[in-house]
Amino acid sequence: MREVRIRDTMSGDLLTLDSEREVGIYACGPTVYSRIHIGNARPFVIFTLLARFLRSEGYQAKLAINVTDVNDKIYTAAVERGITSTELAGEMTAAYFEDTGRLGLGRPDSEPLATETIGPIVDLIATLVEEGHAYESGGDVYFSVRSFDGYGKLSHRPTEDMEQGEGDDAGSLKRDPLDFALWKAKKEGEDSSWDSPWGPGRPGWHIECSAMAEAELGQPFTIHGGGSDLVFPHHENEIAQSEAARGRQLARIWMHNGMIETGAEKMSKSVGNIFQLSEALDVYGPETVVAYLISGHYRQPLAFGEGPLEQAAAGNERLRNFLRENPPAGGNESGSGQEAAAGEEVRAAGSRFRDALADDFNTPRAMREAFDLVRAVNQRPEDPALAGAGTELAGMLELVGLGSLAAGGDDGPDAAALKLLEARNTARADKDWARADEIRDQLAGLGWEVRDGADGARLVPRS
RNA sequence: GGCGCCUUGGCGGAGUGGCUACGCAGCGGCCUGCAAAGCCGUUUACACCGGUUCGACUCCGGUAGGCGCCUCCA
Repeated sequence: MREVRIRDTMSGDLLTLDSEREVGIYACGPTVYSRIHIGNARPFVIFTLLARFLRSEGYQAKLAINVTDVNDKIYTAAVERGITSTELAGEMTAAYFEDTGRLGLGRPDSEPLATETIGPIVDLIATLVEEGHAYESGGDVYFSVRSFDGYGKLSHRPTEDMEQGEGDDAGSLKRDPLDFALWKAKKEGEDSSWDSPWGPGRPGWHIECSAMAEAELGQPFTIHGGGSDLVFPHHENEIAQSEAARGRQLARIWMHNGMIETGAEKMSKSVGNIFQLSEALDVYGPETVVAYLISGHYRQPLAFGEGPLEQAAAGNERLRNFLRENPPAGGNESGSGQEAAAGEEVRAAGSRFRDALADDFNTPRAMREAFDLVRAVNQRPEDPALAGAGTELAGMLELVGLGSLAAGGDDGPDAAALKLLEARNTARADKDWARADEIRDQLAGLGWEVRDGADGARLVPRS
């Protein structure tokens, strides 16, 4: 078990995970008012893979990624669509599951919905009211920011500087412009609501995550994550609510991923530069999308565009080519058993790969090890120190969600293709190059690329 | 204005006080009937100006440019 360290947003330090206990990870998922874009996919991929890596190291990881399915934006979007907010949220939640499912990374351990956590939400708000951290006003309930000393400790903002923020309509119901809503009374035109001690209404934006995180992972838990755009106010408010209510820490480590940018701008609906995850998957496929998302360190911004995606695809192709020539031993059949023991260089590469992930989940540095191993084996295929590279590489890639690159081509060549290949071999033996090239073109038309090697020609699916 | 952060070669993107990141693309070569795959080589990389240091892309200060957030109902 490696010592795993994660950069904590609050302290700025690298903090070490406690190997003695369950590592609870809560990542803020999407608000389902539209299909998610590629930027929304980043935290899903990062936290899913982090949990996977931790398990492989022997940690007891539990990952929860919520769905916020009640929110102002959902009401607005539903009206535009002419359907109920419940219908819209249901539809978009299903789309979210489908889109992220296509990434091929499995599901988080739990994926709570806000609308299914109303009980705990109401209880949490009630506790805050009882403790004097919140107050009812005209059917709304607000959190009293000044009642919580630690406010601002995550985003490092002094509360004095926030007082400017007035000018919102609900301000009249607040005692202090800094306060934020925990519960909102049902308004005209809203088509869903829940009963509460303060009358019918719905949760505010931040409280649902406090309630769901506690319900799923207890409090405190280890890692709370999400996009860096959630640091303030969302996560700051979560801390205020949860810690004021329970009198103990919400999460030990705050882990935030950087934004995906197009032309140096954050991808967001208001800017009109969104690229939906489903579109990216349609065009490039899951392996390319995953490879792209891990191509930069999770905390840094990541440039989006055709170039980066195509580069990710090309890199994958190099790995796939290697794995075709050096198939992993594992599996069942054939197995050729020649890869029993991994050579020392191979083991070292695998170790460095995992070290990189353990060091603040540095996926690009990890991939360097994968590519270095590939080159070394291509240089010195017979070196015993490099034995078992295919198996080791497949294991590495599995950790970062690219295990499918090792899956041998779906189906082998069919009879027709094999017959053509044979014909080409004959033509080549006769040095009838024109005929051989003609057949090669025919094979290309069938989706096969011919690669002549020392041990004969081979067919590889065209990419 | 406030808080946080960024600026690396054609592109993406790591990293370190002195040693090739890596990937993609380009160019040259090897291999090959040709091609593909692969291998080798290659194009003055670290925004700018000072400072610290034997030595800075890496530390400190400043300048320029850029990004995120600044309380939901943009």
